[in-house]
Amino acid sequence: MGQPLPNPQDRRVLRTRRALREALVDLLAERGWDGFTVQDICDRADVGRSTFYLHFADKEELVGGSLEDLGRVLRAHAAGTGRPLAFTYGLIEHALDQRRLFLVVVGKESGHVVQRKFRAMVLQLVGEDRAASQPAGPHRDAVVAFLAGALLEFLAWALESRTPLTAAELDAMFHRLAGSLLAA
Amino acid sequence: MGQPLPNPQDRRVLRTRRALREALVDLLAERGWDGFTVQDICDRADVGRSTFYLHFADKEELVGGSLEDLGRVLRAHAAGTGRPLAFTYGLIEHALDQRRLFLVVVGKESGHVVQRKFRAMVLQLVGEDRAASQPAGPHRDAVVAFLAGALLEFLAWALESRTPLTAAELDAMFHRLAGSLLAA
DNA sequence: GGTCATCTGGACTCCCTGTCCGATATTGGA
DNA sequence: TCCAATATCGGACAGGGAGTCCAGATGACC
Repeated sequence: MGQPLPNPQDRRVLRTRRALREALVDLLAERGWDGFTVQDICDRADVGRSTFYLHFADKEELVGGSLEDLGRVLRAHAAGTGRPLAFTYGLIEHALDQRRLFLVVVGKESGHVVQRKFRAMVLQLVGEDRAASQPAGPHRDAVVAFLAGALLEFLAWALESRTPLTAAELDAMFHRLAGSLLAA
Repeated sequence: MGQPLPNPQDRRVLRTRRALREALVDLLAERGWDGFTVQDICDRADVGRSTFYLHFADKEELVGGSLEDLGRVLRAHAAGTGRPLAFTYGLIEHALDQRRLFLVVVGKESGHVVQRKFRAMVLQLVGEDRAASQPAGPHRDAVVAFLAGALLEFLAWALESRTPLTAAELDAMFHRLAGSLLAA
């Protein structure tokens, strides 16, 4: 950890880090975050396990760079279009492209047990509600997902911001935001 | 595992299970899912570790019941109001009540590294977009959370349903759903 | 070609998991 | 009340992954 990090110019270092990154992404897509060990990464990357710890403290630290890259790409691609949420197109395209990988990140199986179960419950509750007001079909499923996700993140915002609003006010606010989707 | 489960009528069994459940919820709120071990649960519950495995296979299996209870409560409370997404009020109220616990489940720190970073990135991107179109303030933050959550779950739906829609069609669909929020 | 940094692989400690056992304590029924 | 059944206890065990360390081989860079 506190040791002098390897020189990021050296070919060996570049080679090692790239191999590890690639192995990580592969294993992530194949087995999910909990499905592999540091040893597995090293085996696939053909890198000694002690070498791994020369560069990264954990599996976690290894993930870092890739997502930041993606963010930059999306921003660049969407720049200057003037369209609201222009980045979504690139994101969706990329996700469809790397389906397995993205399923690990946003899919039903992603996250810890508690999150998974809670999320499933909210999806279920929203689903039951929409089932009463909309005809079945992919469109309804999309709306359910949209609303459930919005609710989960809205909740997270409320808790994290320590908003002084009451439950009733927050609830009204959420319903106002959901607006037109609830009428149909 | 495959052994005959303890009789769920026996006082000792009830006492043990309740103690374990309570300890789990406490530790969850205090330290998050990864912050404690089976041993920690047993210590707090004053239960032998071998006894734990007499009842549950993992930490995971222990979480089960509580969320199902919550779901039932929310459904019952919302029944018959005829209001769309009526359950949200109870949910929000409960979340504000048990803030620490719910932060573990939906908060920024929740989930695995990959989810956390990806989620943060999407929130960031949506935030940058809204910053250009809406005045700062809690309302904008709420809208950002709402849209980011909706996008994440919409993405999950698209990937999991294996929809035949193209990226362009999905993107258009998302923008249509987001509708009025993008105009303001 | 020499020097220096990196990689290697093996060994080691630490901690958590999940299983099993014999001894003890508590239960619910006779 | 007493007994047989059944839970609990706590300690021991094997298995495995994490993270650290070192001495020696290898390869980079000048």
